[in-house]
Amino acid sequence: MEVSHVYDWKSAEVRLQEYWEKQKIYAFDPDDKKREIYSVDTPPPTVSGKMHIGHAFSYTQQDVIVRYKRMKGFNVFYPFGTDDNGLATNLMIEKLKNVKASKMERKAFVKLCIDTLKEIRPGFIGDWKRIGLSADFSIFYTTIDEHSQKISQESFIELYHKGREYRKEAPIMICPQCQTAIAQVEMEDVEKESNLCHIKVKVETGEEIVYATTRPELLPACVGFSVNKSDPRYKHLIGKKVKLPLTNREVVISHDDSVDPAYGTGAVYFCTYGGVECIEWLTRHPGVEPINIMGINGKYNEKAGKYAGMTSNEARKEIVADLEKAGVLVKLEKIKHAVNVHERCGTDIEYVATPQWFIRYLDLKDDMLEWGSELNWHPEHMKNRYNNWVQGLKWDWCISRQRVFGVPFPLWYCAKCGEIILADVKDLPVDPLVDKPKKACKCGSKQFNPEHDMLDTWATSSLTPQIATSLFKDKPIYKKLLPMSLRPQAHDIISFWLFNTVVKSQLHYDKNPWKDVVISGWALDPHGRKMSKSKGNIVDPQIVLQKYPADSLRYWAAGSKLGDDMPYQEKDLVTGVKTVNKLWNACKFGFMHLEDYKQGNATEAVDQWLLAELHKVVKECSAFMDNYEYARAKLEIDKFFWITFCDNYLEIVKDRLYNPAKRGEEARRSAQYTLYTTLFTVLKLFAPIMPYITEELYQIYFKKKEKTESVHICSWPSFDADMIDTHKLAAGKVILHVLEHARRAKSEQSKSLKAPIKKMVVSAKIEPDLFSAISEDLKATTMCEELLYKKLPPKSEAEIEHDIIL
RNA sequence: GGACCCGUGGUCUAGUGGUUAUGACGCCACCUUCACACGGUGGAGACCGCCAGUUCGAAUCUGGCCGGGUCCACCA
Repeated sequence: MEVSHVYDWKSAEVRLQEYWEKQKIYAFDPDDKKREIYSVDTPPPTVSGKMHIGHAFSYTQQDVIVRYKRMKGFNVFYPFGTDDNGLATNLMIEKLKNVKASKMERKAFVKLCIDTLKEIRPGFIGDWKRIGLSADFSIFYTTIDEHSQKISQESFIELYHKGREYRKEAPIMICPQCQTAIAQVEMEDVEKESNLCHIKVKVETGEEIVYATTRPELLPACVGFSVNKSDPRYKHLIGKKVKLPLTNREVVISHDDSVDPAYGTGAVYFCTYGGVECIEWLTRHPGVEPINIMGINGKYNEKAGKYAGMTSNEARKEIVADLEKAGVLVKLEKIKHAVNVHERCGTDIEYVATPQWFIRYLDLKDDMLEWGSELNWHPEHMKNRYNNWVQGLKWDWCISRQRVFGVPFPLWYCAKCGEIILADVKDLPVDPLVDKPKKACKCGSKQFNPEHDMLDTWATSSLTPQIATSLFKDKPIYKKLLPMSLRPQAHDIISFWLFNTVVKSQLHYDKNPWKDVVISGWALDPHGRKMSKSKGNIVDPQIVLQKYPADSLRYWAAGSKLGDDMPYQEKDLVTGVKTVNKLWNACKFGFMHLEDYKQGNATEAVDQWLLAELHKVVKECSAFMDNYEYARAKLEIDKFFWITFCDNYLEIVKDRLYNPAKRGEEARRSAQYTLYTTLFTVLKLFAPIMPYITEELYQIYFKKKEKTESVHICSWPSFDADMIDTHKLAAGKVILHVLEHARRAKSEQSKSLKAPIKKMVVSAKIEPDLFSAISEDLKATTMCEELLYKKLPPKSEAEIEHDIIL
């Protein structure tokens, strides 16, 4: 058997990856009628740059699980998609191509996006292949492709017909500088200095009170005035009218829980819209109509009176001056507070009311909690995040976005009567900017205004189970794919991707999209801090993989249990490399002695002990893997392989393998059988974690014996409970004890491990027959010339005793 | 402010009522080349964050405190 001296992982990884693709090792078989299906709702990574180490971390964890299931005999449905219909992609294209979506024709920008994505996608996906992800890459989708658009638009139409969708005016965030709608991810908090204006107002009772605000310019849009009913200063004024300065409008003073008597003056005015608190205040005070004084361009309109045409900053100066002139400005108090600004230009964001589409679901809170509890969460505590999110929901789901790139709404408005015209499902996907409705409106008009907005990216990515499985819509197996077996993902998007997927699935099908949920943690920097560009502590997996085998990166990732964040330390990869090499070397040794191997069985007691340990490990690992505890399984395999097998067993059998003349041919055959069985089993146990090295070793030797194309479709080792024989395990304890103390005795005297031992007396509780069955091996391994045994009485406190004379 | 997670040798980590408290890296000493020095053997190194409580017995359960982190909400 020619096995090269060292494992050349760089060439092996490329070669094996090609082999897997060519042989379709990870292919889902849609025509298989026998095997049970294990389906995975693979997270489609966002195409916004390169893969980062956190991806390698969490995708490895899910891949270990999936590989285990495949070996357990499941017909694995493991699709792969990319998420590229969202803002992140939009921004990436703008940066990459140095363009501005807002300054381009929508059609041209969308085309640019789609073309650019096509270019960069293969390289992006290559990173996932590189880490050994065993997805079936032929089951592929992107969240912007026609198939996904169709499903997303179909979902919109269906939920509209179910009465779950409505359109109404709602505040959105805009940047008055860039004159564009912005999303939460584009915002950042900045500590700013500001003036808290104390302004005097007159109550109808004749009393004067003072309220405090940082947004005095919104006075023309003031819709309410609140105090806290527990505040003795103002309690008696609730229900009374107050006259606002300058405009002389009157609003009613009400109680509101959010008003903190200790802040400012304890009296607050609410405007449409000063911020989130004003929006929330409005929802708590039904019947109050907003006064929309700002347009989407960030400028005040005619409702602002003399301040029309100004921005907030301009209006603020004017109003403060006017208030002072009117003698109602009590004081300007300098304060520092956190302000939300647009991260690109640093401008304070504004809230402007525009028509938006919503999915009505606030009425389903109790159901949502129920749906969440029906999922099997791993780890269990991640369910709290879901529950926490549901309990905190305050608004329906706003699914419209004022953007140019994404999945369009499949609808138009009749230019004459305003009727909503939905696209025909059979015509999907449609772009209302380009396409036209096929029929005239009920009112007879043939003039339509398209909906310009895009669907929220989550409205599409919450449909990944449907998007992936409906690729097999024409096959009978389609019905068996939903609900899917597993949703793997990281914990940061439980409240987005996971939650929204559950909601959509329930609204469409009245059932959950999957059975099990596994949540992985994050890769942190070596000091346990989150990686971020601004901290400059990002670890680039491409660089890592030039230096270390993918298996070692996976070995590291598989060492962290689900949900736990893990600091990335380069030394942990070194441990992986060592394990890869140890496997290589142990197999090299094994293959050398297995050249003439024929099927046999274990006749020697030491071999029977090793096999008992092996069965024990298989049993434990299988139980751990079934429970998605791959990290604990890994620990057990590691311990068995390195310590029990390499450090101890291999040292013991060398004598029998090298010296058949002395020990007999049968003793060698027994060792060969044990070696073959154990090595093959160890490779299979390690295969989900380290797919490359295990495959390489399988191809070199085992394939011709086992006849299966790849170790990754070999069946997971089974165990025989009868094999876990307590007598054999007790003998093993004696073996290990003797080896340890013989080695220690030599080490203490600074002697070589090959130094002879004159005499050794061992006492233990195993039967003398059993001891003599292991004594030849023990003598050879410890270089002991005379080995004697005394059986200890069953009641003896000591389990094993020894006396060693060097 | 709400919720959740975590605090174990220098570093990272396993362990969820009874273990001489796991392993890795690092450190010290020794051993060589017949699988592997990316190796082997042995060793030093932990009052298991702090304080109470439950228990015959607590790293492990309960309460409080301190420290770190994450998600959500953030004060006109």
